[in-house]
Amino acid sequence: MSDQPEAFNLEKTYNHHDVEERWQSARWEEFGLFHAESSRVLDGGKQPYTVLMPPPNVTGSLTLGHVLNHTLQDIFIRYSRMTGHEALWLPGTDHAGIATQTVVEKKLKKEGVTRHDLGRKEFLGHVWQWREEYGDLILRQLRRIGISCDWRRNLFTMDEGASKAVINAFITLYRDGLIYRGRRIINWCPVSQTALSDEEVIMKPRRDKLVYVQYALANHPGRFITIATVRPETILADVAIAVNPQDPRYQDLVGELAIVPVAGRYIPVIADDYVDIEFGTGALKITPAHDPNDYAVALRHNLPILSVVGKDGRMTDEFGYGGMDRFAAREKILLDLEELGNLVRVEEYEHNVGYSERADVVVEPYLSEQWFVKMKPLAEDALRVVNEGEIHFHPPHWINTYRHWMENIQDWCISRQLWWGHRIPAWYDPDGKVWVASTYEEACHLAGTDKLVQDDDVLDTWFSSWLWPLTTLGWTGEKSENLDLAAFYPTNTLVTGPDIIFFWVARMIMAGLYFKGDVPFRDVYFTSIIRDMKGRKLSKSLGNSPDPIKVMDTYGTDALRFTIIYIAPLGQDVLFGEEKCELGRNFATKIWNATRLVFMQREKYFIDQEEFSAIYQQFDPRPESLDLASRWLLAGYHTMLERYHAAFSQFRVNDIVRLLYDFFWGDYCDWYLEALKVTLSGEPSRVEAQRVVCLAVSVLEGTLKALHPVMPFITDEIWHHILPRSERASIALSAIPSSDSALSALDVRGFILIQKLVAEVRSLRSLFGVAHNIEAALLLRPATEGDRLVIEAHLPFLAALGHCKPEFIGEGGERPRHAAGSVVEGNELFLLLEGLISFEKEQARLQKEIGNISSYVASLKKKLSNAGFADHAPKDVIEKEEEKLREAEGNLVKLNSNLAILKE
RNA sequence: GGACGAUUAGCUCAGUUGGUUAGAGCGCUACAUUGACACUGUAGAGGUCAGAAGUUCGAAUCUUCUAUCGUCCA
Repeated sequence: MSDQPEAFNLEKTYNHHDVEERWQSARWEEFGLFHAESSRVLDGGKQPYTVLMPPPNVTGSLTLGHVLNHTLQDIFIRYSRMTGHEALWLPGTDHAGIATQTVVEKKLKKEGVTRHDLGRKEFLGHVWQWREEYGDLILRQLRRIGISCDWRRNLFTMDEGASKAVINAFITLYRDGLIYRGRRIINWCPVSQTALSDEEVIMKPRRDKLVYVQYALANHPGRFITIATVRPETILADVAIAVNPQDPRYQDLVGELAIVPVAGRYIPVIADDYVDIEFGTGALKITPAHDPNDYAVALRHNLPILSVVGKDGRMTDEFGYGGMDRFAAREKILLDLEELGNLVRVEEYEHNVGYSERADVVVEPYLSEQWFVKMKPLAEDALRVVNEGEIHFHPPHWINTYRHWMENIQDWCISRQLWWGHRIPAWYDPDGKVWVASTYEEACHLAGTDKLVQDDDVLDTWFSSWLWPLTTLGWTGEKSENLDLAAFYPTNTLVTGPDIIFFWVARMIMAGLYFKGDVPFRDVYFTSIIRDMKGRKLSKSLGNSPDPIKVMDTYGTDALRFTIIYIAPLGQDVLFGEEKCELGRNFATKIWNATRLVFMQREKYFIDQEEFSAIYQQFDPRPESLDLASRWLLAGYHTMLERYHAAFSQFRVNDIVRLLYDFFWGDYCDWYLEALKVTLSGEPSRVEAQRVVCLAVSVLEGTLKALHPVMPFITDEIWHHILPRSERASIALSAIPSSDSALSALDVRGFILIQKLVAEVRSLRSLFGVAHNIEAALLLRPATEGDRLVIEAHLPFLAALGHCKPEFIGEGGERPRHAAGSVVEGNELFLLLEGLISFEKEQARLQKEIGNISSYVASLKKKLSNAGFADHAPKDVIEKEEEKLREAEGNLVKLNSNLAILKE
């Protein structure tokens, strides 16, 4: 990197390491570029724009999913900052109860210590210490992406303010009757040894054995009733056999007693509508402690509840299985049943089984006392605001999923048998009565005794996450209010994965409405899921998960950001391969090199930076003062800007990068810079030359600004080379140009004709294999006087880009015989190829071309002569088709006469 | 089983209210290395838009059905 950042031109080659090192987040942060202030909203009248970072797990490290998600957020926040908003991006991390506790327990295990050896307090000391050491890794890695958060506001879900908010939220809900403690069958993870919510259970298909077992009937020796089960080990806890009251097969058996195999207990045969006549034998064993549906049946029929599986997934029965793992017991009881003669048959059976999301083991339905949030009352409003469009989803089809969940919502089990997390603010007095309060002292006061014991459990991590839109803005409790909340709540755009729509998005909407009386955000942008090139999910175990840091080292951060947005369409999975980043890297290089060309011209026509600055800052690109190529560029630039801003307003992020890429590479580099070279080599006046250079720089600068939200590093670097700027200045605080419809609508058809002529000449040259060192003569016969003027003005351009010597055919001139001829919008052109041209080849080519156009003409004629078309099609469409036909027919006539001359 | 989404060139994808002889990037082929760029330029090959039926003057685009894949919920 040069010692002088204000050098008049750039280094010869682009080095992303240097540039990204120079403009890293740390520097932007040091200058406080991304700080947002409530005063500028409340007193300064600026529009706020707030983005909530989905707090990454403190145990996490950077994945491509994070890169995509945070790049999107950064794009939204930088765009809004550069379009006049007070942009606030709130960062933070999540304490991730189970994951973090597991990580620390594993670490301790290597030292031969369990958390129980240490005790709760000392163990939590270790967790905090771990967090201090490693908990910010993910944030440091995120900074590497260049994200523009207000880091002063960084929040951890276990911080004091956030914790206070969690406790107060719990108390409020409890006092409003929306939190209760209840004995229920919940999902139990035998590995983590904690309750889980329904959402943390993943249903996976599994092949099991469907076991048919016959139970002897106590009062009918020799008669049996046969049930089918996939969990024969729970037979030991059976309390009834249920049949459907409509089932004729079993009507006479209702009220009889059956004998539980192995256990030898007598249980009743009962009738209940819940039983599916079609499934198995139509008779169902009822095991209330191990199945939520059976539990409901037991309550209805006043049956006892027996349990034979413990917290660790091992049997607790007294029939010889005690201490065995539930799956081992399942195998053993099969043998025992067979020996006892109770086993009827065994079928292969594929069904869905719930697995713990974290530990990936089969969850155990477990009867226990847990805390729940009553969800139905909260769901009503949360459903309404989405139905009524107060919150928009992008893409909108996620509404269906959201709606379905809200309409079938179940109460949320929020207690976790862990140590790491927010401890439930509930105390029990000696009578077992519960007292909910924010502190022990307050609980004692309420209870009238100090003999209180606090609930051992902590809250589900998501119970703090659902308050995130509030806690990040300093909310701590029911009535708390502050300037940040007043200025920045509701937030604007939430970017997150659809996999946490229930865990997080839905619950945040509930909490926002309940605690603050308003939605937490206006728009939710659901990101793509990143997969490998074979369409498989990225996972560490598959080894198909590229390390983003390595990718950034190899290709550059800007390249990765650009590429991942370019290939990630809204609402669809994206197949990522590291080498795709070549796209972004090549684009960055192209920008760099194009800038160098422009700066070289600048050095040529301006004495120094000072002269350039003075003139450039006064430069006004009025179209009437510019040549056709420049007007064409301006029109294309403003068309791009129009679409660019429209794409932002519609969250079409994918379009944004495509627009910028196509404009910059296709229009600016491929055509305008080529035109610029031709113009400047034509010995223009100094003033003229300065004007075209200023235009080139001005469009470059505007494009860089528009690109900055996507590629922050290279754009800031080049921006500092356009004019001498303070090192504290940043393109990030400049304004993205708006589009001007007067400019996008400029008539630039003339330049498009020139482009087409160039393309045709190049094509003919290539077709006839004209060597590159040959400048063939080109004869032109314009279609109209207007076209003649345009072509005449651009003969040098045609010569340079077409690598030919163009001139007009004289009055009454004929088609030259040794030439390849073609027609472009009625303009005839002949490339003189004496000695090179094969008459046969040219004839064949013309014939083929005539064939193509003839069939095209025929199809247009057919369309236009169709009465239905004439009657129904709008006028402008008909006119367009007629124009196409006129042009095609004109070309056809000319091509035919060309062919005729060749044949003479 | 239910809901939603996808299916366009060898690969990855654009194609916004139906009016294109269907586009891009990568890959492929040919040519070109004396001034921005080989992380390049120029030209070219390559698709009956998953299949069927329908609506319409006109369908990649709308409707229905079928097939395959994916996601979520049972």
